[in-house]
Order: sequence, then C-alpha cells, then structure tokens
Amino acid sequence: MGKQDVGITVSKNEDFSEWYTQVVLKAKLADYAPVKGLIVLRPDGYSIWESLRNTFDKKFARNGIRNGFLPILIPESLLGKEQKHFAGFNPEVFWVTHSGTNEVGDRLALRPTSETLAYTLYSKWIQSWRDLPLKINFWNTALRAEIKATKPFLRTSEFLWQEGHTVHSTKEEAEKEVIKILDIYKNTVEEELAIPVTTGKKSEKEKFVGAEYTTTMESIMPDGKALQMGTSHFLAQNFSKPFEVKFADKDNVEHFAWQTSWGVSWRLIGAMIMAHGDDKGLVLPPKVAPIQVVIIPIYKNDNDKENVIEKVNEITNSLESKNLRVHIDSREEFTPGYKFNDWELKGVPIRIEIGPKDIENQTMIVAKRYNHEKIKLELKKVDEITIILEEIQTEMLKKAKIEALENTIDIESYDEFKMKIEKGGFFNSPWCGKLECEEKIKEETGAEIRVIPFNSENTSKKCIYCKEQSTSVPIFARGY
RNA sequence: GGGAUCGUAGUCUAGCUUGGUAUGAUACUAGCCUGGGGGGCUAGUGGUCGCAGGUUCAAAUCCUGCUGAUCCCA
Repeated sequence: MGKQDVGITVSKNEDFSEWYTQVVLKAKLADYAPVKGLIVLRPDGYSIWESLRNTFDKKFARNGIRNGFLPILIPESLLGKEQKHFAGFNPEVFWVTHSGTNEVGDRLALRPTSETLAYTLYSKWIQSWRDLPLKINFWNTALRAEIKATKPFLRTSEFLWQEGHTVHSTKEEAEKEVIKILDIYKNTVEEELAIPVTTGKKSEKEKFVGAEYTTTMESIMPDGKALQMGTSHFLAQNFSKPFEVKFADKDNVEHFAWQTSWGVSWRLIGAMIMAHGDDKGLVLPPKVAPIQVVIIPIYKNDNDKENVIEKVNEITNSLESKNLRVHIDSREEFTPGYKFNDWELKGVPIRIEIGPKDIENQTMIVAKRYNHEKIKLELKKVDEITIILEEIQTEMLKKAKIEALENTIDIESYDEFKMKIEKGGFFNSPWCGKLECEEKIKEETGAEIRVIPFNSENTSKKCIYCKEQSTSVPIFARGY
C-alpha cells in the first residue's frame, strides 16, 4: 500500500466531506453497519464517548440529577398522546408491528425520544410537592429513520445520547434548570472537546415540537456549516397536562408540574473530528483522548534496545503515576516512521520518541499532534508532559475560537447575504421575528436560523428580508 | 422529495462495450536484512465479483428486482 492509501488521501480543504468520512473510518472510531444509516462504534470511538459521559455524569450529579434507564419500545397510544409532538416525529419513527409471526395490537415505536414514556411513569411517581424536583437522566439510544444523507455521528438512524427529564413545581425553577443544563453543556463542550459554542434560543419554527421554547448551542464547522451541539427545552406544562404529571402543593391544591428535557448526542464526536482534524487525520483534545501519550522506542541493535526500553519504562511509570493514559508502541514489524504516521492518523496528542541519541543526551523528543511542533525535553523533566497536555487543550480551544470568529460575520444587506452564503459561515443578521421572512430566507438561500443568541434582542436594526423593525439578531447558517 | 454515480481479496483497482470462474498494487503470514518520518528481498495465504432472480451450454460481464455507499438540487 502506498503512502497515500494508508492515510487520509484527500485534503480537508479540498474535499471536506470525503475527508471526514476517511478520518472516521481510518482512525477506527466507527464503521458502517449492514443496515442503512446505522454505524458501529469501535473502541477508540466508544472511549471518547465514555469520557464525555463520565464528565457529564459528574456534573449532572452535582446538580442533583441521577441516572435511570427506560425501555426502547413505546406503544403508539402513548407516543400519540401529545399531538404536536407526535406529528413532529411521526415520519421518522420505526415501528415494531410483529412479535414473531403475530401482529401486535398497539404498534410499538422504537423510541425517537422518551418524553411520552418517561412522563407516563413520572405521573405515577409524583404526588406531592415533596416529590419534586424530580431529575433523571437516561443514557440510551434514540432511533429516527434517516432516509437520505446519512453521515457517521452527524446523521444516523440510531444515535447514542443522553436525555434528561426534570419536573418542577414552579415555572421559574424549571426555566432555571433549562439554563443550568445549557451551561453544563457549553462548558463541557468547550473544556473537554475544545469547541466553542454559541448559546441562545431556537426560533419557533426550529424548536423541539412540544416545547414552549428550545435553547440550543451551535457551532460553526470548518466548512462553514452550522452544527447543533445540544438542546435544552422548556416544556412548560405541554406534557404534564396530557400525561397528568400533577402534584399536590403545600396548600393541598393539585397543580400540573413544569418540565424540562435536554440532550446531547454522539454528534459531539463528529463535531470534534471536524473542528480539530487535519490532513494527517484525527486530532484529539487531550482530555478525551483514549491514549494521551504514545511512546515510540527507537533502536538498531539489541544493546540499544535494552537501554531504550529501560528508559521508556521509567518514563511510562512516571507518566502513569500522574494518571496519564500512556501507550508504548513496541511493535517490531513497523519502522518508527510508520508508527509516527499511524498515531498521527489516530490523533494522539503527544508522541514521545526515544532512541540511542536521546539516551546519550539524556533527552527525549516530544511531538505535539495539534501543531506538529517537535521539542527536545530533558529526561528528568518528564513531569512537564502534564503541563504540555494542559497547554495543548487550551491552545486547541483558542485556535478553534479564532476559526469560529473568522467564519462569523455581521450582514445587514440581503444581497450580500445571498452572495456570501455559498461560502458558508455564521451570519449575524437582524430579523423581524416573522415566520414568513424566516421561511423565505430558507427557501431562497438554504440558510436557517440556527440560534437567536441570548442578549441579541435589543436591536434597532431593520429585518434583513422585509426591512421592518427587527426583534433580534439571530445567527443564520446552512446546517448539517 | 427530485436527480446522478458507484459496489470485484482487509484496502485501492483491471477486466464489463464484444459472455468462457478474475489483473495488478498494497495489506496480511513466514524468514532474513533493516530501524530518528509510511524500508528492502524471498516465499506464501486470501475472492460464493453487494444480494436474489432471469437469459445462456456458459454470467464479474447482458436483463430485472432488492440492498448499501457517495455526490448534486429542493
């Protein structure tokens, strides 16, 4: 196999879509399953998911949220109980119609999301204000049939995610919860995955069906398209009424409860691949990298080998004592050069090279994945690796922020909007708030309102489409 | 929703027009030499040609259906 076949064969700039698919497959994060639109997570991909899950679990726990588990089948009678919600999901629901050869009576849906099921149970579990707030998170998968344009992690018919469902006695408390969760999402994505996000509300048209409003975090990808990174919904009493999630308040009067739901999916992994990867492959932020440091021993003869391995073991012990995830690539069948490329494809943040020359000088070579920098580090300063990893994490976010900023522009002229939309990007453009303008813009340019950023609602500008007084300055973009 | 292209060994691919059980590279296995940016030599292994059916003495090749992937437009 030639050099060009093992690694990524296209440039990220020239063929972004092909580049993305190759990175996913060749870095062994995921593979296609035998059914359309479904993918398989391989250990390196799953490990990143586990890392995110651990972080979220810690933060959820601190916020009084516990995990539970719900079954995957939902009877049609339940799914259809909240009409708007049902209408919104119906086209993409997978149905179980048979058990063995027998037809089932009430068709069973493979959950597209669990609101209806969860709240049926919540109504049983909640009777008094003393039972509130009830905050449960579920790690599971959701199924939504994607007919066309499937893409690993970004658009698949089944996806791993978490869905949180909380119940509160007051509107205020529920709305606070919505924002608290969105904050957790934002800081986790920025701190762990080093991807900057913009938070705000979805427009009426784009909100979660059944929600009173949806808050969202959006990111701009290097190809200029927007990616929804997570949503947190204020459900008001839209579900508590049909599902009778009621509680007796202190005055012994029964009230319908106020609810929220929220979720992030493995889409975040897709975002991470796109945001940081380069022409050599994946680039992993240190915090979620399954392997943070890979060590490549280099030697020509047995004598060298013995000395090198000894040092390599010392370094490994030292790094592992700092709780770093270290791997020694001791494969004999590959040359060092091959291994360099191999681990770069897999995105390992730091590579350490140690050979006879280094031993002589009491140094090692430290190569950083994200900027291709190579430095010489004294062996006795091995502890600095921890600091370098932290720096990498910070620098990656900084770099991503700069790129996001470059792709974000203020546009008030519709002509300019139409001209520039081909290249993609986040456009801050004033909007009057009318559905009609939103739809026309989508129709004529393919761009939609991705998010109405918080604090963007004080504006004296004129709507980019109808020129009337605007009510906000949303971010318009073409999306995934 | 509309349109186009494609599917041959782990990977990439030749062969298809004009039917005769498949070409090359790479990967993989073994051995030796190598080893600081995708090493070399030698010898091997690996294929129900996406699936099902049809035409035919004979199908990777022609026909039909299905399935999966990719791209473009709405």
